[in-house]
Amino acid sequence: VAPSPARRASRRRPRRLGLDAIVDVTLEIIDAEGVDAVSMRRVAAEFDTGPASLYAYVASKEALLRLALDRVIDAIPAPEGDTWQDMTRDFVVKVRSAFAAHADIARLSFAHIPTSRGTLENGERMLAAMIDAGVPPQVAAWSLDIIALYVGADVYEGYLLGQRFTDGSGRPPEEVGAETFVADVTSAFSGLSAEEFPYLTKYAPEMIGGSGDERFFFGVDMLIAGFAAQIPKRRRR
Amino acid sequence: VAPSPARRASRRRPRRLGLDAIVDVTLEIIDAEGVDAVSMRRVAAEFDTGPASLYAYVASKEALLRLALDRVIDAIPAPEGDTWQDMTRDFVVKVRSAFAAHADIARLSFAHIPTSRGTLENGERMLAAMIDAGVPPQVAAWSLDIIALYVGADVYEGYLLGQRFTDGSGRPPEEVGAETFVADVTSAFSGLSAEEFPYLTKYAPEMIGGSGDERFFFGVDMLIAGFAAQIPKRRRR
DNA sequence: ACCTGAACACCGTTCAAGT
DNA sequence: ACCTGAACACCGTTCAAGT
Repeated sequence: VAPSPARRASRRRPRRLGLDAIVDVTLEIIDAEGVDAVSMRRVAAEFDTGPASLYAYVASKEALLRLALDRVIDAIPAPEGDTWQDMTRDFVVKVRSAFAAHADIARLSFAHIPTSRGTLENGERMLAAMIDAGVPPQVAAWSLDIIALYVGADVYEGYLLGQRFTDGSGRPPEEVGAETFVADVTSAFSGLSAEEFPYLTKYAPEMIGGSGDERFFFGVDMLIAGFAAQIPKRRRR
Repeated sequence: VAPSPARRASRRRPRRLGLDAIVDVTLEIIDAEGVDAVSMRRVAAEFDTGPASLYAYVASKEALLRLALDRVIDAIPAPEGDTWQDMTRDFVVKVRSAFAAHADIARLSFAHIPTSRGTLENGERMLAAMIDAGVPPQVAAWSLDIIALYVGADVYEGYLLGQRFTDGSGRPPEEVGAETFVADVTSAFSGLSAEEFPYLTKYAPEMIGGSGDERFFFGVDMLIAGFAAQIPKRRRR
């Protein structure tokens, strides 16, 4: 017999309560509908219980979301590359795709100081590569911070742009998004007077152009170039 | 006679409904308690009415928050400076303090494409300065994007760190925050083995050191240096 | 057009009571 | 210790009804 359509919870056979399972469910909801779709009631429903049951495992919703983020961050593989520049680019790609695979989870990454083993190992690796290449320690230390901030902000912004321009037609959001975005900004720019805004009107294609990837890697390269310029001249290679 | 302490609304004499007044109240709540403290009910209460009344003026809570952000952005003064580098630094300071004056409003700045007159004028100015100095148009255009992303992320992160480390003792959050942060991260680092994490342990002071301002301007300078390196050699000055 | 009370379908967290 | 139903004090948005 087909299962009753009246069933509301997404999967029957309720799961067994436990911290790992709670984080699993949280991450599933984030992946499917984003961070704002997570509610204690909805997570609890997957275990056929009420929200109060979760408080034996997590102190608050905020703490639960942080656990979900930690799990994503801990799964980021080690950066690789022959130079610190290549390593930075590789790291940035890995962090970015880890975040991007979980909707807007990057929103939770701000002011988050991860202290798990894997993260510390990745940090150690990056720091070593930069310092060994002659990057001053203070520059190297702050660089890691800034890179993390930049990647988080980029992914979060990318998610929002994708969301904003989804039109419910079922077409892939990137496609719809790109079109709508270009149309919007173009019309904003084309309404400008060329006398008052000579540069914005002349360089409208540059303002609008470029995929999210192109813009992202451009920013990464700008930062890397900035860091590299901090290497004392005679050590530079 | 002293006013009854049972009064709940923050100020008596209810205001007159209207879009500007609604945005005023929204911004007041943000300033006092942050974006999450804004609710349609609470805004409406300031007008002695229910939340439904607001929907004659704004389409949704999201739209209302965006209007509040737009007002803040529109009040940013024009960037000044003799070189595009100085102008960028000046602009960045102005944007940063505008955001920082309104709690976590920077959180709303992601994926926000402002199209108000003032913003366009500032954009035109920045673009002109960079292109006139030989920065390739595509670099100049993307730079504005990246700078905006970076400033927004920095202010939002700064707010969160300030919040996290407020202890309710009434002492200024920056002070408490700095102490708690340094204590937290120091203890995380001092627990590490020097064999396994030679760089992180050795350079712990660098990882921890630096005020929010120092870190922020370091990042700005890295970006500016990166942009500058894109100026073709013979045009560079 | 502007304004509203009431209702709908939700929230996070606490707590007394159970095992 | 883990688990729960019920309650508390909230949400954003809609809608029929008023002016």
